[in-house]
Amino acid sequence: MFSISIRGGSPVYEQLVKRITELISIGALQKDEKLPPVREVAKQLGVNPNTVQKAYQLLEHQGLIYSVPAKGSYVSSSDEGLEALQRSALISFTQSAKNAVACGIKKETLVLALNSI
Amino acid sequence: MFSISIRGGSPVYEQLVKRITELISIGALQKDEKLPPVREVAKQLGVNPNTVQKAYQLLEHQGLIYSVPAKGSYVSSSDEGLEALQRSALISFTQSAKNAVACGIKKETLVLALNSI
Amino acid sequence: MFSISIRGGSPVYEQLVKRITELISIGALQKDEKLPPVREVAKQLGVNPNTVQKAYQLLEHQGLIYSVPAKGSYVSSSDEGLEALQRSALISFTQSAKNAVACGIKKETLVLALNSI
Amino acid sequence: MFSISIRGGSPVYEQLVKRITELISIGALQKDEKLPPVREVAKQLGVNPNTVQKAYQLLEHQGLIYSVPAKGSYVSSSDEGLEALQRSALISFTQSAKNAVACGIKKETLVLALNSI
DNA sequence: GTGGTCTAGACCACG
DNA sequence: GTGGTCTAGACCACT
Repeated sequence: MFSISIRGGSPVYEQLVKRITELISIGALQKDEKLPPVREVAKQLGVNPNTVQKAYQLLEHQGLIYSVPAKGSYVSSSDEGLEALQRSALISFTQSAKNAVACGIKKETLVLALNSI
Repeated sequence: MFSISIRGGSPVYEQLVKRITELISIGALQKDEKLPPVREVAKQLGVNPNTVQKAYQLLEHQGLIYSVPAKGSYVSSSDEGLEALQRSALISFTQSAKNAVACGIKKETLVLALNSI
Repeated sequence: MFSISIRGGSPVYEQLVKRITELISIGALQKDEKLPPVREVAKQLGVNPNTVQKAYQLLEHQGLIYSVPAKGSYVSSSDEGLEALQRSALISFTQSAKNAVACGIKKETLVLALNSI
Repeated sequence: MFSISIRGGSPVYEQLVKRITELISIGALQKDEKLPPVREVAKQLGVNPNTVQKAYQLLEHQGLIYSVPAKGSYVSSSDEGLEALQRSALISFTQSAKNAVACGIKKETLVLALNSI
């Protein structure tokens, strides 16, 4: 389902948020598609339900998904949330790019690094 | 002096390292220039001297500064430092680039943003 | 028919009650007008008939509508309903007013907002 | 400290958020003033630390307070968060006021209700 | 000692 | 069965 690495430095819930964000942004999870239940994800990942719940609630807060109590969680049909996320991601990207240039790294090097992701 | 945000999520010593690194990279701190004493920085920031000390040690370990016992710390004049500088800048650049891609931003868009800096 | 948002945090039956109450209060549903059958509303909203039934029962209990077994539900022609209507509207008004005050908005500001409706 | 009612219908963490919001908005909690530690509040209220933590994190997310790991939580020095809260509170107030008027309640009655809060 | 994360459960309202 | 809330604890990094 949502593969994560339990010992990955960053908190599990954060990895989940990132992974699901990714799946939504590339269209692997369609609008209004139902997400697997909290408990199921928890069981499959060998993680506590609370941890998954936290991830889902964060995603809902960002507007990427919406939860209907006693029904399930679904991918949000509006693009607002995703666009807001992309805006802030682009800003932080630009800032770190500026910093790299300020350190004397050539833009060409950055483009190369970009392509090798 | 070194303005940092106490409420920055990331540890203070890390912010200090990043900030001083930045100042050196843009030339605000010249080669062989003396850095302010640990205690003074600590007092001005309202932070434990140990925290500042930790930052200075990390910077020395990276070759960005060097310490003369009983005299103070100075910006390194060799080029060792610069490499460490660029390495960390490149890492943070790559990370934010990965994040942007995970949010569904196309690499082409990032290249465009890169060229318009 | 009765447009509601499935993803609205509050229970579906509650939204239904609120919406129908609103329609009656503004005269969109006339006195003694027949309400659509439970099953039909349920089908159109993609909701369980029990949920709609619950809403209708609550409305009947408030005196806003009355049910004729084997015939259907109708908007109440007496004035009992209106009072219930106004009561609930006043309650929700008071609650949001309290909340606004709790957020530090002065009562004078609220009165001003009230007059400019 | 922060008096709440454990059996108050609304979740404990929500009551806490509301109460602290109130204290900040009326100036009972000054800018940059330190909030009592999560564990302490939990002990005094006879509530689990997680519950208090949830409230603090929500407040931080709203920009009303900021948390420094291993140091404590403090009232935010900027007014951004509070202003955003007040904006949305005012909007929901206006909406329910409109609804009440649509139900046939006179504005004078609403003003009276407002003054008796 | 502090905030942040997490586990292993539990109960509730709702559909 | 579902999401939402909560308890009673635990470990970690950091100050």
